[in-house]
Amino acid sequence: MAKIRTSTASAALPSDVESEDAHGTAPAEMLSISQRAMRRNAEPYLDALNPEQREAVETLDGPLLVLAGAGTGKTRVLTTRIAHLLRLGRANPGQILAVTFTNKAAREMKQRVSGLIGGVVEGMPWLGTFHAIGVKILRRHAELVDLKPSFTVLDTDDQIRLIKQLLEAENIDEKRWPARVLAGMIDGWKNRGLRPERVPDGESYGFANGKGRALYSAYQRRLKDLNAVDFGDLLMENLRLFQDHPDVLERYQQRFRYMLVDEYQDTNVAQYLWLRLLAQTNANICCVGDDDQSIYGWRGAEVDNILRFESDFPGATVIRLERNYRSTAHILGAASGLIAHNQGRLGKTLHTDGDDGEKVVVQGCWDDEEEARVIGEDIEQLQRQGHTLNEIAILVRASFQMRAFEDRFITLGLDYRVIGGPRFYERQEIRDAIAYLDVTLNPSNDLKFERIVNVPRRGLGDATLKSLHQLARASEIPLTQAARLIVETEDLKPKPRRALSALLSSFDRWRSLVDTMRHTELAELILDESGYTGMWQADRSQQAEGRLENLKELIHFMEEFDTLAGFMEHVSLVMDAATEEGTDRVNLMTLHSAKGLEFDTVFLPGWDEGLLPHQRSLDEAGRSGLEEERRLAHVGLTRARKNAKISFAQNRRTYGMWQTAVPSRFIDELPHEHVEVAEDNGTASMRGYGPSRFDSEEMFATGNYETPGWQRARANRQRGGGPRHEPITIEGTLVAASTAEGSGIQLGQRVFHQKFGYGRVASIDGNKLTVDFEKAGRKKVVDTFVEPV
DNA sequence: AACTAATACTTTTTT
DNA sequence: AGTATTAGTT
Repeated sequence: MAKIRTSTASAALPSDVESEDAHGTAPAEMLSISQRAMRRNAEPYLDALNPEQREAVETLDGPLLVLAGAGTGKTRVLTTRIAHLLRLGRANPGQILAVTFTNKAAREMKQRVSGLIGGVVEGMPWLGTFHAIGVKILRRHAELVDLKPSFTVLDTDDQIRLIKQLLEAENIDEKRWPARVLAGMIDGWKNRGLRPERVPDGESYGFANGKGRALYSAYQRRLKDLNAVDFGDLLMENLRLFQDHPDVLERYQQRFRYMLVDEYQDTNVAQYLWLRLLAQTNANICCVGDDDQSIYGWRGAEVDNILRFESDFPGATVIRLERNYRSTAHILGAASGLIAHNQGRLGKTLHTDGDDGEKVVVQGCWDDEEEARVIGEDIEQLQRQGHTLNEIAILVRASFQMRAFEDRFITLGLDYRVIGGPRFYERQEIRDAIAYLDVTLNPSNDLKFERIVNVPRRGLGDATLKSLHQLARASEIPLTQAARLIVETEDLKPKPRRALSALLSSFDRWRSLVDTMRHTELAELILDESGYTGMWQADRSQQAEGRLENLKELIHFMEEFDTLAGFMEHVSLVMDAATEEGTDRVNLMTLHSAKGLEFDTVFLPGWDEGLLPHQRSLDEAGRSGLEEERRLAHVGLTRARKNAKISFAQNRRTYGMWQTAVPSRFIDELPHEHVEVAEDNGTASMRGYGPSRFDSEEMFATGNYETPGWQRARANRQRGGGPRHEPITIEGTLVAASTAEGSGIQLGQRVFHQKFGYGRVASIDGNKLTVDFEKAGRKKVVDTFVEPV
């Protein structure tokens, strides 16, 4: 994310997320002055492009595949192409279909297009994610696929709950055949565009001895009963709509005169079929992607889609963008040399006019803790040299690797942020809140109702729910309706009967307010009156506060919408946690979530055999798995602008057992001329002795009180620890020698600890204290490691 | 319904 | 190893 750049050449353009501003050849200089002047008036945005990019923008008719390597300006091409289409009057905004995979990408594209065309054109109704556009089309023609236009979109939780019920009804042992496994299989089938009847026998046998297909059909029937779709259906039902109703398809074919697809290498079969149907007649489809960055094969993405493009779309033009504006020649050389080991690529050679820069550094470490320590030192070094933490990233293969870094950074007092991780929308409290809102609007949403009937506890336990289910199933009515009937009978004991009745009238009351009350106020009211907020307020655990914060943020987020219904429409599809910017922090994330980002310095730890080519990838997908892992490594390297450092650990704990690790084969695949092996000359005394547990002592031992970490620790102490954010998990067992006498610390004393921050002493056992830390929770520590405040 | 004990999990995750 | 869920008990 380029933030600090004063670009003169592209001053008229909005700032790029991928750095694409330094262009070698300006095509404009080859023209006469008058030509240039004329063109400048007509299409000023074209001047910012290199010849290949420009060709990709100006090739408007027929199928076009733009193979855009990392850092070659693909987003710029896409957005400029849209601007160009509009500028030339080839299409109006409503006639352009532009699909992305993420909301972030869609947002960014919208912004950049409106920047290019001066914000004159109001919106692009068909610019969005596959799923968002899928819903939009489906709502308009819901009846044609046996849905009501008000259908709801299930999230994964609902999906699992529904499948659990099905398994129960079929008397299938959920232990042997877990619901999430079936959910995964159904998802996989939908990714491939397979309806139940088309599921291959072999795969159907993969679940509950051949019940796979039948369960899939049953699941689909239940969805229809509930007037609901899952994520996969958004595409599947679109396909059904188009296939069964050619007239509808034709209307969309005519409407979408130009189609653009971002990240084409990530499309799955269903998405491909959808695109192909829409592109059948006019075929002005432009797909942008990079086969070398396909890293979602395990989620159903088909690299084949991009490899087959030319045969799928006869007469296609293919343009390669190989001029990289991001990385130094050494980084590019290393990345290219590595990816060259993959077979079955379309083949691109990235090059740059820029400097050679520094070689890629490779360093071996004793174990993962040393790895974290070394990288921590490197970062402090960079910081001393005036580098910004925001421009430093650590990219790991698997999230468990993050822990060592978090521990180390907390010790050093180094600010960091975790990118990715559990999404806002996936948090329990958010889903609960949404369930309340959803049931208010849509009483027949059984899954959501079930989720919150007894949250907070109202004495409506399993027994009550069971009778409700029985009645609902017998009379084929929604649970809320069954509830209405049952409270009129003597079937329930008085207590649950009253509780249920109260809940129903609450929902009725809230529903009556939907049209009159402001939706944000109503939401607050609902969460309040239902006792939901109160539940968390009464909760004394450390997370409760964060949950309340999240609920506030949810309400805040709602303000962007005009109505509750409008909010609900978007909530399941477009809600991601805001990445807090502004503060200077090291970025920590998985390689997967790093795609599309870039940083000056990138650390790539954990290049161990079995971790970077991940064992499971190898086991499950053989050579293609290996190649995907190699692409992952390639994505990692190409995130770096100036510096990349690869490291591996010789010892790593897997599931609690120490294991010797072997350096990744990818390390030896890097071309020698671009690599430098790190000298083993770190902080002298500590090298080679394995992990040190005594970080504070280590600082004394090295005699260096002036490291940035030490200074920060001091500063932190003064301003009270500094704010910490949610995803940090602080873990650690301090193994310390016992000292004889106590240090005058008393029960309830407020104390400060280097690693855990502030807390209050809960119990004392000799020199061992149990402390309830404000951020880190309850820990056992030795008294010499804390000081009274 | 709330506690403890046992047991099962542990790759990546755009919507 | 460590956590997170679940089963079994009070």
